[in-house]
Amino acid sequence: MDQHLSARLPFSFAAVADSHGWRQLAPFSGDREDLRYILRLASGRVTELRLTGAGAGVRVNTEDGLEPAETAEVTATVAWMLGLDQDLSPFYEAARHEPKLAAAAAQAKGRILRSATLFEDVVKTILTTNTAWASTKRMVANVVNLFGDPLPADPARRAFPAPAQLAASDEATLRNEARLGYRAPYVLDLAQQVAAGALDLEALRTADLPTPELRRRLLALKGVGPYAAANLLMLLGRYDAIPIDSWALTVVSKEWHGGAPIGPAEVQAAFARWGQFKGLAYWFWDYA
DNA sequence: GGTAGACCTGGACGC
DNA sequence: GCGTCCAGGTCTACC
Repeated sequence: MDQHLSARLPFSFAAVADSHGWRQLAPFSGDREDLRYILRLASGRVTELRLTGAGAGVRVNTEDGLEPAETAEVTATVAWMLGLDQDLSPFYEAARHEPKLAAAAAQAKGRILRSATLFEDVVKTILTTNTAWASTKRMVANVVNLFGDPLPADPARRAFPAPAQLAASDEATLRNEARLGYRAPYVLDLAQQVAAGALDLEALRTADLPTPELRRRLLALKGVGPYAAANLLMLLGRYDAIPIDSWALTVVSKEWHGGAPIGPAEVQAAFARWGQFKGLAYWFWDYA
């Protein structure tokens, strides 16, 4: 199957693919020009999406023979992952007048690559906390390889596990085989709540909730603190949050405080004038 | 409400 | 090769 999906302009496929490190995490593969993702459809079929930029949108290639409902699911999933319908024109208009953001605006940077589900993004975000990026990549790969369904055409490659697949595991396996360490009970608890229907994470993707309430719900998840909640709000398109980690403190200090020790308040203050887009301003700022 | 210490892994470093 | 130290956010207990 081959189809073209249009995006709200301005749009750059490479800019979305490169927006952060997500494309380095399984089941993503490929590069900024030719992005691959192994998707488990609601039908249970596992298929590989091949995504490439195509003018004002994206070309989506999958195996032939998908049912109409499966094709519709692929279309909706890709639109979500790439944020095709997001309107960032107010941000671009403001950024055009800020030298440190002009390049981002000119290159249509602003959309942030998402996984197929919020569940997957919450798990991945938990696995970014309190660890080095190399460890995050290893933990995510372990989770996919241990619990995900294989791609029939290449069984060594797998989809991200569904909540029920992770929920059927146990803390010892997640801790000792997936090497999640103390994060194991957080991921297991999340998967069990979603699998049991006690937590409808995916509903938060379209929930018409004020950002503070959405943040409160994310913070209620075990393993999700201020940094993780802000990162997830960004992924949900709520750009009035700044995910403040040690890197943020470092770059903001170098940019405005001469490298002196600072705290989260200084990071917030540095981008306060960007209001509903301060997360994007922080993310795409051209740091010295 | 604020703070200290524990949590866990893997890489860097010294011996 | 082995042991130690450290970085990286969140949770819990305590004040």
